[in-house]
Amino acid sequence: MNIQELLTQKVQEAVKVVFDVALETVEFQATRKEFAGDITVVVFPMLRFVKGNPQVIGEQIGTYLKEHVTEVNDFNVVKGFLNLVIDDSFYINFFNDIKDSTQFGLVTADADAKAVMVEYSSPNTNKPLHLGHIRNNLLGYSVAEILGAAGNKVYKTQIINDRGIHICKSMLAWQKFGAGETPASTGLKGDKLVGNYYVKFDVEYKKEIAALVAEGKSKEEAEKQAPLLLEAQEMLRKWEAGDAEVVALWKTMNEWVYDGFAVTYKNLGVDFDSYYYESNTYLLGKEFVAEGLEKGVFYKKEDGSVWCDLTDEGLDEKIVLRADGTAVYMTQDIGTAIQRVKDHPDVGGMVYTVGNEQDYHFKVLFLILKKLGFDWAEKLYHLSYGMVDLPSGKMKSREGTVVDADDLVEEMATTAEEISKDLGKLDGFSEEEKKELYKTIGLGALKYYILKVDPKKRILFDPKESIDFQGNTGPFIQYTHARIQSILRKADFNLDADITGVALHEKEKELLKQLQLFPEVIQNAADNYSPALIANYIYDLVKEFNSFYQNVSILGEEDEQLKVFRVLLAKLVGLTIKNGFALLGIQVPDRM
RNA sequence: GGUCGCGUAGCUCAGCUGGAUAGAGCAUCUGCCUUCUAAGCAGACGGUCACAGGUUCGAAUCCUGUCGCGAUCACCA
Repeated sequence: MNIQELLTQKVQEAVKVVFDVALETVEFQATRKEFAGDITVVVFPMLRFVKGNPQVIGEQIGTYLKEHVTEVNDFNVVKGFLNLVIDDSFYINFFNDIKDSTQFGLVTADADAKAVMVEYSSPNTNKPLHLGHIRNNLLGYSVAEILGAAGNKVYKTQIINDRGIHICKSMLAWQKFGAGETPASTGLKGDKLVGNYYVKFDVEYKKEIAALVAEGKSKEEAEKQAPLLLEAQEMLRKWEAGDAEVVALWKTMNEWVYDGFAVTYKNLGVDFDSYYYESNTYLLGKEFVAEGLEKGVFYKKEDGSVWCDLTDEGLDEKIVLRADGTAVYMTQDIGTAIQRVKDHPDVGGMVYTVGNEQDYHFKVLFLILKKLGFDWAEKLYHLSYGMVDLPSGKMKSREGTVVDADDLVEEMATTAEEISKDLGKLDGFSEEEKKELYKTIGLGALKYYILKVDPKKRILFDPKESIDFQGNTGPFIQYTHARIQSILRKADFNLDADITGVALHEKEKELLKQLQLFPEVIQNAADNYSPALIANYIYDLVKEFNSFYQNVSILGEEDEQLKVFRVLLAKLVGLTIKNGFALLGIQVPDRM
């Protein structure tokens, strides 16, 4: 039981005994540094039930607690704030309880628990992943890990947008201008190669438009009549008709892209339990549109298109099937969701990691799925996040103004290498190990930089101003972990001792208080789908530890029991850093 | 125009389920490596929490309005 749970009961008891009033809740906060005490009971909310002066009420409750609760050593009241001094033994008991655990704060899922499916990444197969995808991947992966640590069964998945006119554009450009190039023949990653042809298409297309405009056509006419576009549209028709040649090319080029993506995912350290392809799920969506039509959830307009009326919910009407019977975006997403639950019947909810420009789409999708009567539709969440903008504005693949994911990861590792070399602490590392370490640090910096920010907020990323490695950063936290491991390597004495009568140093007490929050922080992060909460917590813990480290000697302590206690405390902090960072998908090195 | 989100120190961000004098990092300036890794620690400087009302014992936090930025309102995905 943590201190707050314990004190809630005791304060309720005190109020019952002293004032004969049953309190439902008790409000706590950490005691401010300038006052004596560890935890503070806020008296003001009680005034509704207990009449009187908050100062006096605080004194009375404090007196009762001091007399009847062994954990409460002393108290003082400032205005309506009852500051309680908690006995060291409480924190030492807590410490003894968790000192041998490697899973402190993490909850394992019950065997019969409902699963949550977390979708993220969800790329188009016509261009490489960029910085925006990095934010998406890191968020999705991290939220999946956090949900898992909070006791949920989790499936990680993605939806691959592998059909449509945009795919045909890169296929067509490759066919016309590619001269048989392959990833093998060029040495390029498959996604990069295909992405180049997507850009090539746009370049050539614009030339054609310019030529047509020069012939006197209007811009709109030219855009619609350019031969390349007509060819791409023809290609799409062939693909939908199952034309053998087009389908074969589609498969080949998609494989190139998937191979390229696999490398990027590996570099980023994210993974998936399953993959869904729009080309596979849009048909199921159409089936359910038909079913919804029968049930009266949807209705058909004169031209044959099918709609869902959401005006009662304050939204508009939404099309779910075109007049020509073909699927729209919404149709696919309906199909995909249903397919997922068919494949994994234990799924009780889903999280969609998709940018905030699609807030409306998901609002509508969730409503439609509810109307179709799926019980899991109640537990859908759109993990919406802000765009990553460059100083020059939005990233645009077609115009080449993107920060490529692979390049960025590599740059970060290079920066880590430069800094490491300047510091020169890596004697005894093999080249292989050094390379691995630079990557860990570079990725740590990048991931922390992105995840510590509230997902809802836009991120302005200036490639010229490199991501920091000092202060509130990933490497700062990794460094603290490395320092702790260094101490543990040197602590070659027996660490089994049970800690009993040590008098806690202020810094030690602060650390234990901070550690005690970890389980609660994980639950909170899971409830709010927010990796930023984990990042901020670990940062606070690390700040606290560094202060302890600088102020208190660990291995130099003469009292044997105290020395063992401090080593074990450091170990526990190291473990929490490691487990917490794992929830962000960030690794921690033992040396750096 | 309707809807949604955001606006906190020069910069990047915490704090937002209402609580004490609004916190960090970067940048600038001071100190601290003959003791466990200085990617660190200790400190200084820096704020009309966009603005105006309201609710409350108490508002950065909740409500209303205004302004600014962004997104969205396609038989595109």
